[in-house]
Amino acid sequence: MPGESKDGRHETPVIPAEHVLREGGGAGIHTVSLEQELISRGLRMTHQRRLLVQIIQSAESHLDAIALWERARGQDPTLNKVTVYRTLALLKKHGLVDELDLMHLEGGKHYYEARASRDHIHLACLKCGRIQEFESSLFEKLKGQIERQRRFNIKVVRVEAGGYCENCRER
Amino acid sequence: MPGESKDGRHETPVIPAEHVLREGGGAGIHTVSLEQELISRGLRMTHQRRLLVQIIQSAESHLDAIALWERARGQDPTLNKVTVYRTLALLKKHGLVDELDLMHLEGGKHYYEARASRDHIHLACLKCGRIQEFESSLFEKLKGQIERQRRFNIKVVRVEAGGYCENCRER
DNA sequence: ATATGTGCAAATCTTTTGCAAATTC
DNA sequence: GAATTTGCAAAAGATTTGCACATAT
Repeated sequence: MPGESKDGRHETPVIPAEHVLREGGGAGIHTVSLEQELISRGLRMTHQRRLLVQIIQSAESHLDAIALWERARGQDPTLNKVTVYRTLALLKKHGLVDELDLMHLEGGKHYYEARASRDHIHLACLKCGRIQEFESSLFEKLKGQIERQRRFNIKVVRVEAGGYCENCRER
Repeated sequence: MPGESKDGRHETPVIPAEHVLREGGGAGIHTVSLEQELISRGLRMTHQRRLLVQIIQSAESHLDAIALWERARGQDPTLNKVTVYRTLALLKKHGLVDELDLMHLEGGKHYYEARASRDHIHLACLKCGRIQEFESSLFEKLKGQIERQRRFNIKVVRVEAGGYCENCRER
């Protein structure tokens, strides 16, 4: 089977996560800034929060807590890892970021992205690690169907598909 | 906001995971047994593997590694936790189980279920912890759309929605 | 002034690994 | 008998917590 090693795990993707572009989605699709969203919710705005939300919002790839911390430390070396986790928890609680697994391509960590105006699906290539984003009106219809048929009030949805991308699939 | 506490996390669901039924899906929808699937793939069938896959397949709720271990120990007290993780990795590698987060209702662990004949969506209530399963032809269409439009060969899909179920939503 | 945010160190929780002994084909 | 699986102990990785101090409104 392509893209898998014999130890029971998927092959480590050759593209480091730092370089996985948010193709088909990504930065710049937000109407309001996370900073404004936080303030409008009556939450305190600190130097460090401002820094963190700006990094999340402008990131061209999906960052995990540690990657976010490393970037933030570049600007403010006193910023502690714990503050990153606490800020992410706050943003998650207020629905301002979405938490992703990206098929756990490299361990059990989570990735974060600013919530976009429209939900989208993440496609993770099990071979090269490339992450694509995909929007679809079918997806919107599906959510509507769930809300109606189950009378379920959806607050957050996560769709992730693992497989082989255009370049990595067998010909 | 309902179902949330002030510390930035969702309220701990009142229904323990052990009792979250796999409504709308669950045991008994598999044509072949995991055991047969393993054998037909030329993999060794041991006492402990047989025990573990039988528990997974007949579970009426979504089990995490430790919950699975606890059940298995009831039958074979020598079975080690590590064996559970190794067996789950094997089953995952062969696409025989799906790994779920269930919106991390209670921590960062993963839940497992035998792969069903048809993909389904998991709905996790952020208030009471109830997990529902949902099948839809729209979902099948959506997968088809992804495969065609992106030329992406889907191996595994995970759809999870967090929100408020029929009983917990505001009236 | 008071509630809230932060750093530090340590704890916790989940999962993985190395290696020798046991088991399966 | 050779290859694979398992137990045990330990490590590793990710995230959370307690508490004293600092900061924002």
